[in-house]
Amino acid sequence: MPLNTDAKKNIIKKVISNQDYRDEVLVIIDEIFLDYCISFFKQVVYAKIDALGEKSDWYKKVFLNPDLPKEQIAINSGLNMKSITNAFNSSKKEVVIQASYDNYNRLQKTINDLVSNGNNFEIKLSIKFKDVAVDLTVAESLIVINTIAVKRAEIRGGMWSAVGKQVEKPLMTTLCMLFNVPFEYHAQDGNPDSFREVDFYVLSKDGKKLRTEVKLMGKGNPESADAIFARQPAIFLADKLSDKNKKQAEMLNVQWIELRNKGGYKRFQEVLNALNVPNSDLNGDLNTRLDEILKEIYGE
DNA sequence: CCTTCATATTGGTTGATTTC
DNA sequence: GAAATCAACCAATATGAAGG
Repeated sequence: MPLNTDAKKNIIKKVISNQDYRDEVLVIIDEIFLDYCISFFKQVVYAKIDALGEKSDWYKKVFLNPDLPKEQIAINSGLNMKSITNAFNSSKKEVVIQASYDNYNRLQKTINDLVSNGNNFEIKLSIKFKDVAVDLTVAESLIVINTIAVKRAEIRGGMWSAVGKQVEKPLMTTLCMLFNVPFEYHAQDGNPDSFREVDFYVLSKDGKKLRTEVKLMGKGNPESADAIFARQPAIFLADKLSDKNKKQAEMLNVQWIELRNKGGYKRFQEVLNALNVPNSDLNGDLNTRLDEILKEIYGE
């Protein structure tokens, strides 16, 4: 969830300079996921060792332990929180625990059916950590594999969400500074509450507040674009836009900017001129200026 | 007929606020 | 505080139209 400043800097730089920013995010997702895998498997080793000789289901006992945070219980059972809240209209811990237990039992049954079907299939994880090692049964292996798959979905969804939220405003600020829009014309403080849902706004010389919406989305996601147009922004800036998006924008008299495209960031200046926002040409080399501006925004 | 491309749908979050 | 709500952030997958 917290994105470090280096990542934010790199992402903004890439988005503006017509490079794809997604690799920056994928690296982070991979790191988090692999770290998680290691610590999870470590716990699996000890959980199974501790339960040696016991008849009980060690996975259930340890990983669906009601004392764990509800988010972890859900994941360990193979469920994401959103599915639970959508299904039960609640995210109360007791609800989550119930849903998780049900799901775990269902999953276990599915796996047992699969395994006992005798389809000449076997997969067994063998985990070693320091001086201890355990072998998982086929069913245990599949449970564990399912869990990390569900966990990865959580990490992925969370990371993309965090990136979008944390980058949109500094991205616009950077763009404004690039074309020397005076600070008073793009300061974001003092927004009335009714502007809260707007990503950003710039001021025109005649005092108009120009609503600006930012999206790093890829193509598709029409509902996302619809939500934008419903708010009637003056400017719609995105990483990638479909033809339909552009046509719709033109029809509604919304200035669009597609950064991941020829023209790219330069179109922002044309839009500023068209909307009567004070600005001047970018001074010097783009990459150099980006570094300077980002340092100004984020510090070293 | 089969692939390719664009759009539609679904499902994973965050983060600010409010409610209990 | 924990839980709920709601708008917002995205990717991944399904679907259907267009092209060869």
